[in-house]
Amino acid sequence: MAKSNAPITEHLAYLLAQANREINRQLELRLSKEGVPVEQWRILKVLSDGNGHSMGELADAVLLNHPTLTKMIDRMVSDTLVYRVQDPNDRRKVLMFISDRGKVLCKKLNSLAVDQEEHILESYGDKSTSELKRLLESLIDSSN
Amino acid sequence: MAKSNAPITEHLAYLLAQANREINRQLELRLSKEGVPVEQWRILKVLSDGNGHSMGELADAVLLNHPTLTKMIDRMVSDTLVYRVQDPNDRRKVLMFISDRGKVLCKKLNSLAVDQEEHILESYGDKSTSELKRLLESLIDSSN
DNA sequence: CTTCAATTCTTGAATATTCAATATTTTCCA
DNA sequence: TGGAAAATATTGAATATTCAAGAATTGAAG
Repeated sequence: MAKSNAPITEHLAYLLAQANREINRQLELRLSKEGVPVEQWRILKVLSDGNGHSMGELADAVLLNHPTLTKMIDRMVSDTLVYRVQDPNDRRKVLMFISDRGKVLCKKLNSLAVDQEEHILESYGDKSTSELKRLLESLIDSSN
Repeated sequence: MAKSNAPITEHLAYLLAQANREINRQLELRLSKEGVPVEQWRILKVLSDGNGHSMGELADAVLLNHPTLTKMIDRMVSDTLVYRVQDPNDRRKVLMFISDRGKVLCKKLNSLAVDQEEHILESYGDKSTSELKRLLESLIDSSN
């Protein structure tokens, strides 16, 4: 039986929040070299497969809700990193595509992100990292 | 060497964000029965040791930055869940304390949170959970 | 002792996020 | 077919968060 008076630091929800915050902060720091928030990097990365992705699909993939995504995409369209195309098969949908400028930026961001992953591998260890990834994936699976 | 064209779903930062989002969503759902956001539960839990905690200390512990915490505490003071006392030893500081009403609420929230942890233990497994916690703690450690 | 830098917390303006409502298109079924 | 219900995206108002500046106190160095 779980103890209700356990300190907050023993709760899984808290540990996840803390780890997420820390890793995200580090990543943010790297990406700020290009002046891009983490969410925009995620968007570019998802779109960089060259296929069109609907807003709903994107929102799921990048962990943002619809209105927030719409407004972020507005900014990225202004910056000509991505562009909208009406889906010809279902005109309720908008398909998002990455622009050439977006691709160039995405490459730079990818290498900044890889820097970070390598930094984690060094200080945290190869084995721990892959084990942690495995456990996180399985936690996410078991939550659906 | 990490691959820069790896899908976003393979990045540790993304897996952490996804897991955190999901677990937090579940916890939020439970706590909403008492109409309390997760951050307020954390605050109450930290203060429930009965000691006075300064705002800076609290902000660290509950993963909020100072201005956000100040405004959240303002609301909680209005709800008479916590109260401020000027630190007699250092009058720059404010010490936060939990009220009796806060303690009662905290107990209810604790049991809702324990419900969730038990639900996770069931679907995810005892072993995986403790192993994941261990790895997260060590990741957090290695990031400081 | 006094003055200047550092610490702690709060405030106000700028920014971002969220909720609810809206517009459009598609799906379904009677 | 016709029309109601569902799906998709956006908008606008309400709310929350953040950044930069400010006020108060302490520490520390000359």
